[in-house]
Amino acid sequence: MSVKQSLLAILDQGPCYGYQLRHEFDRRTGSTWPLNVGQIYNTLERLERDGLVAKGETDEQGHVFFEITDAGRLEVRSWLSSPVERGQGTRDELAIKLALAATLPGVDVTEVIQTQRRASLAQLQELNRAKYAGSDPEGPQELAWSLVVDSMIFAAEAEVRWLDHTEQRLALRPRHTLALELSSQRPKRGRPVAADAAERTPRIEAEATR
Amino acid sequence: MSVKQSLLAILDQGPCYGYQLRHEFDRRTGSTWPLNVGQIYNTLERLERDGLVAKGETDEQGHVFFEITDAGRLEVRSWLSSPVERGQGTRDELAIKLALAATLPGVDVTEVIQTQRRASLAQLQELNRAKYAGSDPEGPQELAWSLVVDSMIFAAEAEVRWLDHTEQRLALRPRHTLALELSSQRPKRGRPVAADAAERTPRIEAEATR
DNA sequence: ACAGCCATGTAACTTGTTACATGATTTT
DNA sequence: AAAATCATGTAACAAGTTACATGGCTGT
Repeated sequence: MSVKQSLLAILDQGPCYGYQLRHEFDRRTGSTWPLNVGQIYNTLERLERDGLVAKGETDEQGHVFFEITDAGRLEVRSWLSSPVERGQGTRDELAIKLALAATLPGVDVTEVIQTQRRASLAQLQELNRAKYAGSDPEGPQELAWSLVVDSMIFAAEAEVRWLDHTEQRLALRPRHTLALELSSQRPKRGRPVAADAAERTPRIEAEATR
Repeated sequence: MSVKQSLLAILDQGPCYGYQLRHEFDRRTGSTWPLNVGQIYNTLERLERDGLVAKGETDEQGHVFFEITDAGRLEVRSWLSSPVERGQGTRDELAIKLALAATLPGVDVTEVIQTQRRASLAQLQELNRAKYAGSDPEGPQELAWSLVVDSMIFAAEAEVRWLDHTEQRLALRPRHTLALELSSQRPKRGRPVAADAAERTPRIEAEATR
């Protein structure tokens, strides 16, 4: 949801050809997210289809330049002047996973939490190491890179805090107040659902990955 | 990246039919992420294609039951016992946006940051309101719901902190150390790139959405 | 000459997501 | 009888991502 806009924003600075766009994106994001070249051309194709860019002149060397259209400029403006929406439908994989795992009769949620916690802490360490490994951020590239690293650090810290908070909340209540059998309240129409399925199903104790 | 696994995990509790899966997912995630029914059937189709579930018997009432396969059970085990990976290639839309916006000559980054900050704070308020609006979380449904809300709160708080942190860092350095013209270092092959494009391009001052 | 990068493209695939068609059953 | 809900499915699209084919140019 942001490669399109990013390329568009770069094209707003002036016409570019494919490979150049890759280079620009790399520079400006501190080479944090390697962008497959093929994706550039795909995205350009789709942007052209949507009338946001237009295929311009071709170089003597054969470079195919794309330039932004008025509609494209509007899109960039709108992107930059509106916030990134996070809420309502925004799915967080970890939150889904934990909420769901907490209701599965055969699963030890605290194990899941601990596994995640270890991974997040490890990543946090790696991020901090990477942060101070790079020399002082003089150039814009280094700055962009360190901005991104910071954002990941802040997110990882919040994740750990949430995990701890969640573990405590879950610890307060006995297992049976969480576990949900397959819908005991059978649907209006249809046979009674196999409620004993949980009995047949082998209990999964999420393995500690130590 | 998690609807598949979620459905699979539910099916690990026993055979289900489509509509039932929707209901189960809703219950267990506190109805936080409304899941289009059509998506269930799509996902089931794809799971069957991958050999993780199999179409089972059909009801007297016509309910088409799906059951998990051995491969599916393995997948669930592996999902629950391995952490959600966040790093390397994980793209954060906001981080990309800010890193990129910081390098665009015509854009006022602090405006972008402030716009985002306002939105994030507003969402935070809404989340806190929602958190205490719901009655005490007795049932598992309410608990799941509040877990999810908490995760969003923690994430939003981290986001605001990161925004403030970033704004301060950016304020320290003069504009020209950030702004990047279109690659001054022209590519090996090809004509000199329009470096004056930034001059032609109308300056975009990201509009404050007040 | 040969390896390797520059450069453009194409094809395919994954996950998520929505809109729509079609019945059956239940509720009002 | 009409409206709502249950239930299954199909078709299509969006966005991301990878793998591969094809040349030209460059450095050793």
